[in-house]
Formats: sequence, structure tokens, C-alpha cells
Amino acid sequence: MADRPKKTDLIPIGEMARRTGLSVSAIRFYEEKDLIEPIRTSGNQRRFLRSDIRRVSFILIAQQLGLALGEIEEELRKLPQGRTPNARDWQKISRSIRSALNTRIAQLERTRDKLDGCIGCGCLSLTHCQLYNKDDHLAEQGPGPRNVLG
Amino acid sequence: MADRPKKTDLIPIGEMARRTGLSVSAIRFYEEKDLIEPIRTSGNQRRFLRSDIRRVSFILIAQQLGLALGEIEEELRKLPQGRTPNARDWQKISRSIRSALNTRIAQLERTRDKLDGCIGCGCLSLTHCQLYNKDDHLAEQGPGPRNVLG
DNA sequence: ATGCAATCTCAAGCTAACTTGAGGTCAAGG
DNA sequence: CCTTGACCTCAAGTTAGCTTGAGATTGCAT
Repeated sequence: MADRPKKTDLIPIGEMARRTGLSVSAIRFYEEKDLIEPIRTSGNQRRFLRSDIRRVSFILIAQQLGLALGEIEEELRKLPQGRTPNARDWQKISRSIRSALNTRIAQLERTRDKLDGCIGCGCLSLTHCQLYNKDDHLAEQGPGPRNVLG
Repeated sequence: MADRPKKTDLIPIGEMARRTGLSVSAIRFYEEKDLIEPIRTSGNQRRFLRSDIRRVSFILIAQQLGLALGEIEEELRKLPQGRTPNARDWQKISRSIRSALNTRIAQLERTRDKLDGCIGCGCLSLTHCQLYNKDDHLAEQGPGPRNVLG
């Protein structure tokens, strides 16, 4: 009557995909990025733990909140033993996400207000227009993609 | 005493870069994307009109407001003769940008509110968590970059 | 006429978050 | 045993917005 491992405890990648809604390739990609670490069968196939579903849920939610995969990995790595986040971890993380969201919202609101003040002027001058000032630039330096609005 | 073209009317790319703050390569890139269309000297060097500075200003401002280059090109193409936007054009365009900004702000606020309602729960369940529902997905389909938060 | 900075045209690289494809292996059912 | 679907590992492609570099010209000043 002791606990013995049920076969459903080890989940192959295809089922993982079905259960999370991700594609198989995306799951492999997340492993490559150290977001999940499945074990392997003797034949080198991935097997996931039940808790990995929760872990992937966390990744997907954090992504929706606007975190990049690298940032998500950092959050996960901060946890003791790099375990899947529990309720208390989630509280801490989500508070920090919340403040990032607020910052972003405030930034967009400032932009909108400038735009309002500018709609009538039509100056479009690099030197005078309020909308064009380096301090408030959203653009990062260097190459790579930028995308701010949906 | 008739108007005769001053030499300063035709601006080479380097000066264009100085005046707009862009790099030379970025300006060439914008041309490739049909955002600007400089004329050429007999020796195939680019020469810009004064109005192109204004046009580039428009591009930079629109970019800061979160428009992708493709969208900016569309806006410019909508204008009669594809001319550089004047005050009236700018009013029309900026109003439509404003509403996009508002949509985005509202979306982020909804997300934040869900997060607030969720901070205590820690459920992280794909099937139950409010934060995870497909309807509200920010993610697009297909490959390519995503980036939502700063 | 000449020298040198400024330009020119490709081609390739960068980042993010994946997808697609080729070519080969595993495992469960019949 | 054999078939077949699920897996595996690379390698390369995609999008956006540029940058970097190589190798060749141009154009202004002396």
C-alpha cells in the first residue's frame, strides 16, 4: 500500500504539449533556455514531472505579463533549489511584476498626455516638439527588435 | 532676383544624420523601407530635401508612440502624393495613435487588476487562473519577436 | 591633378522567441 | 518481428530594426 510511482507521473513531451497548449518545439526551446529540466529515459526521450506543468503555467503567465524568457528564468533561479514557484513565491514575484506594469502604464499615460498637448500644434520639430525628447526615449541602444504598442 | 536653388537645399546623408540624430545606416535603412525617397546625384549619392528632415521627425515621433515602421509607412502612404505630413495630417494621424495608446493602456490596466485579484491565490492553474485565458492573449501567432513591457 | 573624407552597394550579424525540415531513433501494438 | 507514430538532434529560417564590415566610388578642397 506504500506509494509506488504511477506511470502517469512521467509525462512525455507530446502530452505536455497537449496539456499546456504549447507546441512541442516550444517546450524543447524552453528547455534549451533552462526554464525546465526534464529527465530522460534510457532511450533519451524527455519525461516531465507533474510539477513541470505548473512550472510551465508560471512561465506562460509571466510571459503574458510582459516578462522576457530571460527574466522569467532569473525569477525561477532566485527560488531556493530552483523549484517550481509555490503560492508564497508567486506573491513575491507578482508584486514585483505589478510595479513594472505600473511603471509601463504611467509611461504610456505620459506619452498620451504629451500627444494631447501636441495634437493642435503640428510642429513636428525635432528641437521643439515635446514628443521628441531623448530623456523619455523608449528605444534601447544597439540592435535587436523594438515593439511597444500592440 | 528670381529664386534660384541654394546649395543648402540639397542635403547629403551625413548632414541628414547630424540633423536628425540618426545614424547614416539607419537613414539608408529607412529608404530601403520606402519611408523616404532621396534623389540621387549623377554620381549616385543621396541628396535629401529640407522637407525630408520634417518627414524623418515624423517617423521618429511616430516610432516613439509605438508605431512599427510598416505602420508608419502606411500612414505616410495614405497622404495625397505621399507627401510629408503637415499640421492637418498630423492631427488626423495623432488622433488615431491616441486611441491605440488608450487601448494599450486599458489592456495593461486589466492585466494589473487581474494580477491584483490573483496575488493572494497562488493557484497558477492553466484552467482556472484568471491571468491565463486565451481571449486576452498578447502573444501573436507565428515566429518573430514579442516584447511588451519596457 | 590629387588626396582624403564622405558615400555607395551588398552581405552578414544581432536579439527574441520560436518554427520548420532533414535524417535518424524509440517504443508500443499487432 | 515489424510497423508506425512519437521522439530525438542539429541547422537554418522568420520578423523587426538596425549595425558592422568589405571593397569600390565620388566629390570637394587645395
